[in-house]
Amino acid sequence: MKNSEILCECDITHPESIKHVQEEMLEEKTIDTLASVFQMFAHKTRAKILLSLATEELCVCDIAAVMNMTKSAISHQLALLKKSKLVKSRREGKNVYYSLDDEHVQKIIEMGLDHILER
Amino acid sequence: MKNSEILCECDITHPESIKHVQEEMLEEKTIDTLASVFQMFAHKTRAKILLSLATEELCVCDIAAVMNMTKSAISHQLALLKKSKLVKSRREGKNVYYSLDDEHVQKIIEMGLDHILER
DNA sequence: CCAACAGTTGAACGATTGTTCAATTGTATT
DNA sequence: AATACAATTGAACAATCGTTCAACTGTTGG
Repeated sequence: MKNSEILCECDITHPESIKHVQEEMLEEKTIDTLASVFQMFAHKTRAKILLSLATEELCVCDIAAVMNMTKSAISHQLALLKKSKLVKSRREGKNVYYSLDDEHVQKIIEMGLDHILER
Repeated sequence: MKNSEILCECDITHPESIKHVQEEMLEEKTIDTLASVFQMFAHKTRAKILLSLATEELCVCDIAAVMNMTKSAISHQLALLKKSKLVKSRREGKNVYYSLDDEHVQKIIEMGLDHILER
């Protein structure tokens, strides 16, 4: 590798640590997916949707009312949550009901709460 | 509340559900903090920094080398991670060593991995 | 005291993201 | 068939975010 390609612009101080960490590192693709899952929890609107659905199954209209936002805004976010397999939906007549699709969702939120409340 | 203030623009279909969910809902401020913690895991760069530090304590220079990024970029992200109390630092001579500040970090990452790997 | 290097910081730029708006789909009711 | 309402979708705009760049602080060694 040419020196010009190295961006860290520093004398490598602990080559053995760098090697060790790189060996343990997950694949780039896995890290991307991991980050995109956490991104679902990383915005006020989506976090509140997930918290709402942790209480009970709700239709889009109900979620919009709970949050006092437009159905459109909620629907866009639900589509992202569904893409990440965090929520699932079922249609019943004119309504589409959403619920959590994974027991991990609750646990991830609990871990997050533990972190912020524990000090 | 005036009708013009209601953004959801729909006939409320399940008033009892809405009430129930609103009663169970966390405070706005708590949700903001929760979202900001998850935001730390929600970007490739920061996720990779956290994964690196899960292996061992590292100085800024080492992290920059592992990720092939500038020290400046890494330092900015480390400042955010520190603000969220996910990492801590200690100076030793010219180097500043960073490590995870919380056993929750590992568990949160594990939960995220469980979610993406389990299907 | 000065040079060298590790790390930090603020401003700026480009990229990404969230909401709005308007149009559209799907379902039930008359 | 026509109307009404729930929900979805795409485009566009504003806001947020991540990296770069340049200047700076802190520490060590000559």
